[in-house]
Amino acid sequence: MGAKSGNRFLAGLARAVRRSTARRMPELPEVETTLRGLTRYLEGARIARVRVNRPDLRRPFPEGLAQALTGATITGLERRAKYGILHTDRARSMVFHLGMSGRWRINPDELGKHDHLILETEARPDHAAAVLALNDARRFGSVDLIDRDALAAWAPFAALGPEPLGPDFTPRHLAEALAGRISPIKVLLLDQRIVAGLGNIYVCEALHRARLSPARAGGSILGKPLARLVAAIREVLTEAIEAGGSTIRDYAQPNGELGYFAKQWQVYGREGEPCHCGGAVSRMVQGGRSSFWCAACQPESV
DNA sequence: AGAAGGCCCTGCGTGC
DNA sequence: TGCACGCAGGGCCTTC
Repeated sequence: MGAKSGNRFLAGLARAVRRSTARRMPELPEVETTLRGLTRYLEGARIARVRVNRPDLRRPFPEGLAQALTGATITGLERRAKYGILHTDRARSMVFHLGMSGRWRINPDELGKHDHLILETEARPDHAAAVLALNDARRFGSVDLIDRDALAAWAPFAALGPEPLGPDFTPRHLAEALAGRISPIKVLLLDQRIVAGLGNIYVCEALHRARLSPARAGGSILGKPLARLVAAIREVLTEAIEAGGSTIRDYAQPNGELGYFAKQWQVYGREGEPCHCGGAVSRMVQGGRSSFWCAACQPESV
C-alpha cells in the first residue's frame, strides 16, 4: 500500500470511527423520544425529592426550583419544538431544553458531575421509586418554571413557528415564510420562527431527501420542490422518532439514557462518503455550521 | 426587517 | 505522556 492510499485508508477509518461515536444532538425527535421515555416514570408520579447541584445551565435555574417541584405530582408531559414540558398539579410547569448535550438519565448507577438536576419520584403501587437526572455536560440547556396558563405567551414559545409535524406546517406556510428571503434555505430552516424543532442534522437530511441544495436562496424554492421539502421534513422527523421507539425498548438504553438512538443518516457527518445516487457527500459551512449535501442529487439549479 | 457574526460551554479527536 | 488547539452548535445577542 503506497503512502497516498495508506493515508486515504486511515482517513476513511478515522471518519468511520467518528461516525460511530458521533454525538447525537437533541433535536425534535430526540426530545420527543426522551419525553415518551420519561412518561413511564413521571406521569402521575409525585416528586419526593429534588436536588439542584449548581445554580445555572445556560441561564440561572429559576428561583425556588426545588421547592416548586418537591411534593408536586407530574400530571402530564408535552413537547414544543425542542423543549420538553412537565406539567404539575401546581400552577407552574417545568420547561426544559436539552441544548447540545443534554439528556435525562434513568436510575443511574451513580451520579456524575454533569447531573445538574435530580428528581426522585415516590414509589407507587405499580411503580418503583425512580431517580431522574438531567445531565448536560456543555450546559447549553435550560430549565424554567412557567405558569401553565401563560405557556403560549411565554416569549420563547410565542416566537416559535409551527410544529413541523402539526397541521399548520404546510407548503403555503413555508412559501409565505420564505418569500423574498435570499438567505440559504439551510440557514432559514434552522430559524425556529419559520419552523420549530429542526436542528442541523435533520435540516441536512431533509434537504437531501427533497433533492434541494442547502445553498439555494430560500425565496427561490416554489411549487413542487417546496411541497417536496415540506414532505421530506415530515418524513425524516417521523422516521427518526420511529427509530427511537423501535430500536430501544421503552426508549431507555441499558444504561438508562433516554432520547438517543441509532439512526442511519444519509448525509450528516458523512463527508467524502458515497451518496446512494452514486455521487459523493460534500461539506460546507453555512452560518457558521456544517452543511452536508450531495452535489449530484442536490444541484443548485432546479 | 433581514443578514452576519460572536458568545456561551465541555468533551473529544488530532497533531506535535 | 501531555499539552494545545480546533471543532461540535441552539439560542440569544449585537451590529450593520
